[in-house]
Amino acid sequence: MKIKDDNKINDIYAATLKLVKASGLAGITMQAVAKEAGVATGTLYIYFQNKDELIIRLFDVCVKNSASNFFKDYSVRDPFKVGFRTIWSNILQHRLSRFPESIFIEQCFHSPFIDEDTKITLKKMFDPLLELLNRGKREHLIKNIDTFWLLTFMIGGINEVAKRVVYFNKKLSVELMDQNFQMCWDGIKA
Amino acid sequence: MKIKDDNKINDIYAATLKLVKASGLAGITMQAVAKEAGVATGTLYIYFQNKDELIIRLFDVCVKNSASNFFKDYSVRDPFKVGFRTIWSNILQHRLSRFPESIFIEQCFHSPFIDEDTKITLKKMFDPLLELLNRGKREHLIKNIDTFWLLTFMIGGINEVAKRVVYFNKKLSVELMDQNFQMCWDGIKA
DNA sequence: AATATAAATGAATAAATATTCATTAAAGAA
DNA sequence: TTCTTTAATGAATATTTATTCATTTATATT
Repeated sequence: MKIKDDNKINDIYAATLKLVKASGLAGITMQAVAKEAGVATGTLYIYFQNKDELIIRLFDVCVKNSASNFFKDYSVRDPFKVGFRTIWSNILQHRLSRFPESIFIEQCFHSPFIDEDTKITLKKMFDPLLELLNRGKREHLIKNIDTFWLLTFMIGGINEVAKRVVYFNKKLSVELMDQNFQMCWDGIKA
Repeated sequence: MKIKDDNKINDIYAATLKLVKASGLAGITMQAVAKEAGVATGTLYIYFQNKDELIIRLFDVCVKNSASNFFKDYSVRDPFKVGFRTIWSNILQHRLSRFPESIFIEQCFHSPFIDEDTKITLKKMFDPLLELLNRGKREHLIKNIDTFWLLTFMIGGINEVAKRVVYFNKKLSVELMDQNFQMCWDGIKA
């Protein structure tokens, strides 16, 4: 009996991400995905019910992927600034090394594919970071601003750096990482 | 002789932006745009050669629109911080009041519609701000970091605030505006 | 090696979408 | 008012894209 090849699913995901990065969710066709993944179009329908399911399941994979990377090497017992820097670096590294996934998530956000419930799931991903920021406020280390906006400020900077590194082909040296972190830290610190 | 109605073009643009905000560039069809704009599908082809031209010309309108708003009430003779705050506010206000345009520009960036030259044009839009930041460095008011990354930091924060105001239905009070500006300023100041 | 089972194929079909065009409506000129 | 010109219409057509399915291929089991 021939068995489904789990690797094939990854090939399909990779092909989809590559195409979305190149020409957006709007430009994706099942034929193009199949060709890029090196399979027949019919094969896509063995692994996925239809185009929607492909997009939605890939979205799910990308989100779970992010979640597992963001809090790597982070412990709630770290001193505040250490934990904060760890998470800041993790998110930036993740956005850079998996840029197409980030773009895909962003594009899905404004597409007919993702529903409101899924958006809430995405938001929950940042809960441990919100917790850390709350702690930073309790310890009077950072500004007394609604945690939601502290998070917004932090994430905004990171996202834009990642985008511009990729779009404008910039190299991000250790020094530049430090400078960027410094700006973020000076922005939130009390 | 019947004459073309310039207002009709604006109706078509408005319809397109509304649909892109609702379901992304991927979800747009000419029929949907026509219906939303209250015209027949054939009418779209009187004003635009085809779908591509509609998207590209709308993109152009949005970009020009941004450019004219960003530097409103700004003079190079303003003291640095005054000028900086003016532009910061203008960009945020513009992103908020014309959110669909911002989303449209962002989505176009990752689509088959926009070419590299156009992306460069978009980047040029920020030149006066880059100039101002350079001046801030010369006056030792802000950090001595590559101007490109100072700009990135500033824009990232603004964009994320605008997105989250809209996505999560937040109200941005004057106090919150001030707090957000303070974070940005503390981040870049020397 | 023969058989059975499910994956894989890709041309064929269905469905969605872009575009055209014969016709009608409007508005300025004669 | 009539004529002329162009906008506007929307059903018809062309094109693109999603999906199906009869057939082939691969592999585990006997």
